[in-house]
This record gives sequence, structure tokens and C-alpha cells, in this order.
Amino acid sequence: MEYNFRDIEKKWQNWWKEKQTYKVDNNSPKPKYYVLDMFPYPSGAGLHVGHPLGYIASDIYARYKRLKGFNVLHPMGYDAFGLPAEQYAIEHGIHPAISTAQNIENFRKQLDKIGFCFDWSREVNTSEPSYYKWTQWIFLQLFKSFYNRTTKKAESIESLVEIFEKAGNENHPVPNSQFQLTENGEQPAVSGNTFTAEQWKSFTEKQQQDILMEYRLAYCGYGEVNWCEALGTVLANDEVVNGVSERGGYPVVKKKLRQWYLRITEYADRLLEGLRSVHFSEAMKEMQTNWIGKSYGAEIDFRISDSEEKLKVFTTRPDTIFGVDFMVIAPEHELVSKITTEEQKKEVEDYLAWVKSRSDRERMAEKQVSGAFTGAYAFNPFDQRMIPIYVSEYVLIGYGTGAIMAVPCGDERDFKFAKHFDIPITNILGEKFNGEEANPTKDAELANSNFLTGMLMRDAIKVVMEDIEDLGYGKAKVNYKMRDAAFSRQRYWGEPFPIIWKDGIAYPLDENELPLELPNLQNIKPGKDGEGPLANLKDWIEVPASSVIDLTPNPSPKERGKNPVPGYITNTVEQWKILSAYAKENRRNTTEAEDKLWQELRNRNLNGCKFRRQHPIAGYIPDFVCLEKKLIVEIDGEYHNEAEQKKFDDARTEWLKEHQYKLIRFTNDEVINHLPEVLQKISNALTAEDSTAAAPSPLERAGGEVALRESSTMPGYAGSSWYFLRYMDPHNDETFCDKKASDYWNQVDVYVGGTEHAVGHLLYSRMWTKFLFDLGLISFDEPYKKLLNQGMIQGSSRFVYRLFYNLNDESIPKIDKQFFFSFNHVLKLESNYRSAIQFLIKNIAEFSSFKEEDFNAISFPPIHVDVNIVDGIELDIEKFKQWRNGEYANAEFILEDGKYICGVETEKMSKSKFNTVDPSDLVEKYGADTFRMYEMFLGPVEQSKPWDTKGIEGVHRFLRKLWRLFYKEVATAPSPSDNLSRPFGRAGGEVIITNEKPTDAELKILHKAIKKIEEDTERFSFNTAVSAFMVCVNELADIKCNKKEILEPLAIMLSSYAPHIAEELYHALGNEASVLDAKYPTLNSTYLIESTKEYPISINGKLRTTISLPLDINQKDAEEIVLQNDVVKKWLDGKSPKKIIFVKSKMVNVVI
RNA sequence: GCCCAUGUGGCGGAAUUGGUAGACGCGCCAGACUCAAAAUCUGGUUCUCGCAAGGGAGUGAAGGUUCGAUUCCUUUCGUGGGCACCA
Repeated sequence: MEYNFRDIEKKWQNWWKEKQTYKVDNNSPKPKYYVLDMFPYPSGAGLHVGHPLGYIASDIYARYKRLKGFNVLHPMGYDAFGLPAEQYAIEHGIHPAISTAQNIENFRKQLDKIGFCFDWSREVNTSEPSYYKWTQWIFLQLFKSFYNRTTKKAESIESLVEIFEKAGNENHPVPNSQFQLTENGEQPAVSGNTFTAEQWKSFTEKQQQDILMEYRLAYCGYGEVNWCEALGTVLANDEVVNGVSERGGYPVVKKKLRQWYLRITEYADRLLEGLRSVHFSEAMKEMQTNWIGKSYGAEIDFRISDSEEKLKVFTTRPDTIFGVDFMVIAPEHELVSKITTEEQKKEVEDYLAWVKSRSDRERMAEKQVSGAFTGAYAFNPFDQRMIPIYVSEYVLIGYGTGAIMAVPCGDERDFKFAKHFDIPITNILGEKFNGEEANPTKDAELANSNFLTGMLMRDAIKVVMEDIEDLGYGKAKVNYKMRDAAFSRQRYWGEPFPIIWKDGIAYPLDENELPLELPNLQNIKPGKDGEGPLANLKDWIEVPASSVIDLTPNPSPKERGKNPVPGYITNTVEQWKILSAYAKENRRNTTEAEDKLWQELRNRNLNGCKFRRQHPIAGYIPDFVCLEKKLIVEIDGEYHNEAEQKKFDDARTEWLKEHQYKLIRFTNDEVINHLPEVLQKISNALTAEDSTAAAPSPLERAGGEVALRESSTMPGYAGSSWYFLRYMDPHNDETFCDKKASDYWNQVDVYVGGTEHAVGHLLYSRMWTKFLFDLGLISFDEPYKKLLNQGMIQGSSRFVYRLFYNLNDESIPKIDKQFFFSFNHVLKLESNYRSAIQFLIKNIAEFSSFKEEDFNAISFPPIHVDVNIVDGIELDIEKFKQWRNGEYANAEFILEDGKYICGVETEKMSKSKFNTVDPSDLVEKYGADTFRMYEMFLGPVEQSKPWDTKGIEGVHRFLRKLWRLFYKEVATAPSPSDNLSRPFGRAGGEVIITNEKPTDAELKILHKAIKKIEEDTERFSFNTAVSAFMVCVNELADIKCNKKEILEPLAIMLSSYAPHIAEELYHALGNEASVLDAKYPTLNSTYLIESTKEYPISINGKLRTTISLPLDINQKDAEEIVLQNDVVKKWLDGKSPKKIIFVKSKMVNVVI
């Protein structure tokens, strides 16, 4: 029987689906294992062969762990919010929701063909309200929290308010030292940003809120963005080229805009520490460490000439203080305008204008020194030396204080700057400085350094640091290069912020109003003044001011302890947790009446309205609530009769009325005995609510006082910062992830994805995890135990070369044909203009009438050609003529050896370069199993490599060879190059497996494979594991082994790599159950024990011969045998060896 | 400019801890089967000198450590990727 992969793969994929083989349960006696892929952004271009690389790797590992007896979670989903969908919408008028859904469908189809073991019942999609409800919820928790530096964890803003009320902010300074609380935007309200409890209480609400904003972990501030006036929008660095927009070439300037941020800097230390406990590659840890960039140094204040201002600099090398020859401040530094002298004004302004036109990228890659002298001087605090102050773009406003003290003899860039501006250089390094280049050493003895002279720099750091603090010149400081993460985008296709602005104060939405759904916006265009597109939606963006919830309810301390408090929103996580737990408890202990009514209300059964049962709202838990219609249904149980309960109920009714909630009550008896009437009443109430739509709008009701929703949306990384938790409990409507579920699945054991997320997604999700851990919502503070970075698969582009020429006499018509020259012709002709022309005249009939002098230009520009119509490097000429709707139908080819050879180049895989390969095509042609194994066989997963389809035949051959160990060969085996659908017969198929006892030799082959494949799989060396499979099958085929005892373990091992064929073969061996649930074969190393080894014998480290020696031989006996060897004797030539190195079970080296 | 990775046959790659460089696969060459092709099978395949036996060279380059280096160290060149010029 032939290996008919198409039928086999279809058959088992359906079988697995029917049996729900991949469904994973949160309850299992088995140990858990969590294998996670970085979920894809569903782009319109679909999958190319680079995408599945990591998925195949993780799939193999997940299946392997399952065979090893683990309960394996291996989910998949979509990171569906993002810019491309929005741009596509702008260009094609197709709503992002629609194009995203289409792309997802397409991705899913492609993924399904490869046979992954994803549990699709756990699929998440970040753009679905049921998902981003919890993204918004976590954002609100960040908003409602601050980082307590004393306890080193996030705590509620309320507890911060308590602290302020008791002791001001003495022990909790404002995290951002630049912040100044101002009175009416002018004078500082408090000096030094510290305030007492009394002062705190005296502040207005606005002032209090401004201060709290400076502490919140999600906060609003101002940040510079690339602003393009013509497009009316903010651009990413990528979209700015040479100071103008990539699209349209419009000018781009820096503009300050209100932005949301995550205070990730507060977590800097813990993010660093956490790296010690995780298994990331050293390179990855280094990248993250460098990004966080912790450094110890001093912040030093310099007096400035003719100014009250002080120039604050940060330096890690205070020991070089006497080598400071000039100061440099960033162009954006606020002091620039204040200290620049009249004479220097023009020069500085010109320089600033020039800098403003330059993109961040340009500033980064610039090697040229540039800058301007401000005319001002600073004074060295120790010896009062005058130091000129320059402004230059090489100093960045965002790092440190945005100003540096320049020490040219010790710093490369400072040195170049000094040379460029002819600033005299003070040598504080003595002989260690040669005047030619800077020397950044810490090991020189200081010279020319006043009281430090003669001291080792390393030691001087501490001494100066102490002096600086003692003398009040500055203070020791830990600085981080990392900055807070910008968390808002002025775009449409993202999560809306659950924030309402009123009087300049940001109010969080009531958590019960989540999700705040993204409104449907057909025409996506930027809002005015740099706002996002949502700002155009007046109906949505404007809300009645009265709907804003009270931020600082200031309940008395007595009240604060009690929960739930009527009329009071669940402002803290603790409260929410209590309520949630309580609600769950209620759901468990329902009354008969409640159950009966619930059966009628659930599932949008009544009027299509969604009811929730025991859903916490407004600090208590109603029996049923329909949030959209603001209708509450209560069934009175006996306990409601108590007086106190009555009082409580009244208070809550009051709150609900205020918030336009409607409440209907029924008795148990009504529900149980008169259900139809009850339902009718509820239905009436629901529709009555509808009729109020014609009544005054909420805005009008509010008397026209308006508050505004936040118009920005969250960035792409919001949804991806916590998705690994959602997979654990994807359908939970009560919480983002039940603690029980996260306790069971715990950390991701293996996380597979590309390095491009090294400092973005990975840092953010680590921070969110730490935050959720602080709140006690999960029990681990690092999300990923082990990270496996897959390399990028590059495209291998193919080129054809089309003749281009110009004639001196333009009136002569050109030949109306396109000539394509094979690669080696181009190589030869391109470099030699004359021989190229001669070639044309001599070899191409159409040019035979031309003369050499007629030409004035000739070239062979390369054109990307679809790699799929090139066989290796040979162009399929017929397919080429049909390509692109026959654009090259009349092409003429100048061949070499009868072939058209294409040019080759390795570049990024991209549709526009026609170098993408669709995995579905390969699956169709060779089968999923071949494709999976080939992707793995290509090389180490971690390594980037160009794609080349050529070798796939070899893997396919391997699977067929394996097949022939099970089935009798037939002559009519289909070939992969038959990519047609001719009917596959099953005639002549015959299983040839025997139950004979295997020989030791056969067992050795098997156990060698078990050892190697298990070790390789365990260390993610999939390419060598595939090769071990090949070796094993080659050896078994050589000795014609068809024994079940050998082949069955082999099939089980293979099932993680090539699941379809393995399942088929496993069943052919007589098994009924799925191979997925088989037990991984156990290594029995007694089959591998050898008694002798072929020792390599080297003379002076150079291999000369090998000798077979017993493995347990000692050095003395070995030496004797070796010296008797003819080859060794020959090299010794009668002399005795100087030394003999004997490494047991490795080698022997004779030194002469 | 800075950071990270990487460099081995015609090609993808292997060599896990300093111990036989080139496993496995592609490609290529020769042969078997075939009218022929495909498929399959067998043998060969780092370069170089040599009829052979057997030498020599060889992991980007140059040095170093070592009995022994693809592996460790220094310098250097090329390629790929990232970036917020990180004081």
C-alpha cells in the first residue's frame, strides 16, 4: 500500500476533532504543563512558512509532554487589534472588525491544515468585548493603584490617600521628580513637591487628583510624538523618513500631546530581579537588562552664570569631576531658552530648528558632531572653574536629567565634540591619555584633580560621592534608562479607555459598566487637535457629567471597614473580590424560585436581553440584572423581612434610582406559581425602558453639563499583556481568570516566539503579571518560566533581468518585446558595456540591424519574480508568461544551456518581494507531516535562516521509507511532483508487521533512537531529532526489520513530529486508542552498552589511526597497545614519546 | 554610533562539557531496474597532491592559551537583526 498522506491526514484530523482529542480540562490528576505560542496578529497577507516554525516547535513539545504523562495546555488565539486593520479600513472602506474576522477565518484554515494540537475551545480574540472587558478592568486596577516603594508592591490609591491624610507624602515622594504641583498653573503649591497632611487636606479636589495622578500606575501625562499636521495624525518612528511622513512626504514635527502611561519604571528593579528566576537566553536577559539600564551615579547641581537656575546633571563617573571641560544639554531642555545669551541666540535658535526637523532615527544613526554654544557658563562646584554650556542632539532629554558634564579625555563622544569645537581638553588620566582618543578606564590614577590627584578612579568615585552629598552639591542616585510606557494611541482600532474626563479630572468608569464597547465608526479619520478618531463620535464621546462616579467618596473610617456599602462603588480590588466570592457563593446556593426564573431569563431567552445572575453591582448583588436595559429583578426570600435588611434595601434602591436603574420585585410564590405573569411583567419593563429612548437624552437630563470620554485607545500590547491568563479560563464572565484556574496552570512552562518582542511585549506582560500578583489575583509574579526564541525565516528572492536600453536617435522605435537575460549572461554583460551591445547585435535577430554607436545606455535591471514559479534557480518559463495576468506573455528569453537561471538574494519574507511561500501549498503537495518535519529539519529553531523548499523531498522520502517498514511496497506509489488529484487506489496494500522477538541489534537501534530523540526534543534541538529518526529508519530498513516491538515505540515517538502518519501506523499495529494517549517509550540503556571502543589515536594532536580497545582498559595497558601499533611506530621512528595523553572512552594522543 | 546574534563542503546544517570536523538531508556523479521517464535501490561526493599506498591544507582573517581549539581569550573583517546616541 502506498503512503497516501492526503487521505490519512484528512481522516485523522476529522477523527481527532470528533473525539475532541485536544480538549484540555482544568481538572486532572496529571501534572500540568503549559506550552504557549505568541499569538499572531491576523494580517491580511495570511500565513507564510515563517509563521508556523514556532507553532510546530511548540506543538511537538506539547505532544511530547502529553506522551510523557502531563496534562498539557496548548492554546491559540489572535492579537486582533492593531494599526494595519485600521489602515486597510481607511484605504478600502472595510471596517476593521470585518477584515479582522475574515483574516482570522483565513488564518484558521491555514493553521488547521498543519495538524496542530491546539485546544480551540479556549481561543481568545483581543478585539472581542468579552475579552477586552478584562483588559479594561485590569487597566482600571492599574489606574486605582500606586507603587508603594516601602512595601515594594502595588497598593490601592485609597491606601495612599489614607497615608496622605495622616502624614502627607513625606515617606512617599512623587515618583517623577520633574513634577510640580502648581497653583493656577503658576506658582508651586508646595515647595519641593512635599506636603503635610494638613496641606493635603487643604488642596482642592483637582489638586488632590493631580497629585494622585502622579502616583497612579496607569496615569495621564504629556509626551512628545511625531505630529504630522497635513495628515492630522500622530506617526510612528517607522513612518517618518528624513523628517517627513513616509506617506505623502508631509512635514513632521515634535508635538506634546496628552498621553496615558504605565508606570513600568516603578517595577524596574523587580523586572531585573525576576530575570534571575527565569530561563531566558542570556542574550534575551542582556537585552532586557540593557533596556532597563540601571546605573548608579550622582546627580550634581551646577551653578550657572547670570542665572538663578541650577544645571542638574546625572553622571556615573563623579570621579572625573575635575576633567569636566564643557556641559551639554539636550535641545529640548527647558534651560536652553533661559540661559542662552543674546549674542548666541541666533546660532542656538538655528540649531534648534535644524534639530526639530530631524527624526529620532536620524539622530540615532548620526556620526557627525553638531551643536551650538549657549554663551552661558556653569561653575564646577569644587573649584569654581567656568565651564561653557553647549546644546547638542547627542544628549537626550529622556535620559537622566537631559544634561551631561562632558569629560573629553574619558568619553569618546565628548572627545569628538571637544575636537570639533576646539575646546581645550584637561587631562586627568596622566599617561593613560594619549591625546589621540578618549580612554574610558576606571583604573587610572587621577591627575590634575585637585584633592583627588593620585587616587585610583575606582576608589575616587565613592570619595567624591560622599563629598557631593556632604557639601550639598547633589546626591547619589540610581538612574534607569527605561522610561514609562506610553499606553495610549490616537487611533480607532483598539480598546477604549474606561475613563471619563470632567473638569480636567479623569474619572474611571464603574466596573459594572465594562466592557466599554468600541463604538462602530464607519468613516475612520483623525479627530481634531491630534485626538483619536473616536473624538468625532459626538454621541459616544459626550456623556452627562452626572454619570461620573465619585472618585473620593471619603467615607468615614468606620464606614470604610464595612462591606458592602450601599450606594458605593466597588473601588478597590479587595471589595470587588469579596463581592465576587459572595456572588459565586450565592449562585451555588440558589432557591427554587431563582432557578426557575433563571431558566427563563438565561441565554437571552427573554426579548433577546442579556441577564446576569448574582452579578455584583453598586456594592451589592442583585438576583438578576440586565445591564443594557438597566433592569434589576429581585425575588424576595424570607430573610428580607428583617428591619435592618429593609433599611439596606432602601439605601440601595435610592442609589439605583439615581443611576436610572429600574427594580422589580417578585415573591417566591409569584415566580413558582405564576411564572407567565412574572415574565410578562419583566418583558413589559424591558420594553418600557425602550420607550424612554424618545424621552430626553441622558445629556439633556443632565441639564447639558457634559463630560467627555477618553478618545484615545489602548496600544497593541494591552491585550497581549495578559492573554496567557485568559487561556486558563477563557469563558469566565465574572473575572479575568479564576484564581483556581491560574493556581492550577500557574506559569507558562515554555513560551515560544520571536526575539522582536524582547523589550516590548515581554517586559509589559512581565510587569502586568507582577502587578496582578501584588493585588493577590494570581500567585506567581513571572509569567514565563522558559522562553524559546524562534529565528526568523527569511525569504529567498528570485530575480529575472530585463533588458533596458536607450538609443541615441530617439525617433527610432524601440523593439516591442521584452528580453530577459539569464543570470550568468547578466553577470558577464553588466560589467562590460561594449560587449553587451555586441552581444545584442550578434545574438538577437531584432537587433541585427543596429550599430554599436546607436546605443547610449544599456542595463539589465533585476525584477522580483515569484519564487513559486522558479524551480530552484531555474525559471519555469511557461508559468512566468502566465504570471501577473500575462504581463510578460510576449517575453523573449536569452538562455544559458537551454535554461533561464534566476538571480538569488536573501531578504525579509514579504508579499511585495514575491518570496513568500504558502504553507498550505506545501501541505497540499507533500502533506502536513512532511511539512512539519521539514520546517524542523531546516536548522535550529532559534536560528534565522532563509527558506528553501528544495530539501523537502528528502523528508518526504524518509516518511515513505518508514511507511515501507509497515506496508508492502506497490509499484504505483504517487510522487509529490504529481500534484494532481488522481484517484488513489488501496489495492495490493498489505501490512507486513511481524510479532517476532527483536534481536539485540534491533533493540540497540531502537534504544539509540529513544535516547537521542528524547534528549534532543527535551532541549528543543528538533533538527537533530529529525535526523535521528532518519538514521533509525535507515538502519531498520537496512536490516529489513518489520517487528512490532521495534516499530510501535518508534511510531509513538514520531507522533509528536508527524502526528497523522504516526496515528495511522499506530492503528495499523492493531491499536484502537489514539497514539496521542500512548506512553512514551522508556529507554533501556542496557541495550546500548558496548564493551569496546574504536579509539582515535593522534600523534601530536593529529589523527593518524584508530585502535579498538576495551572500554574498561586502564592507561598503562592502553599505552602498551598503542605503542605496538604499526602506524604509531612509524611516526615514532624509533624514538620514545614525550608524553601520552589518555582520556578514557575519548581518545589517545601521543606527543613526540 | 551603540547593543545582540552570527560566520563550518556546491547548499541547509551536525559535532551537547576543549577530545575522530563535515552526522542527517539536498544537490551532484556513477550504476541497477525501465522501451523511456518518474519512483525506488546501490555506491561515491571538503579541497588538494598522488595510479595507489599515503601525504598536505582546512570551521571568515590574524594572533594567543593547550598534549589537543569549530568550541576558550585578544584583535579584526563580513553578514543579519534591534535601538530610546543611555553619559
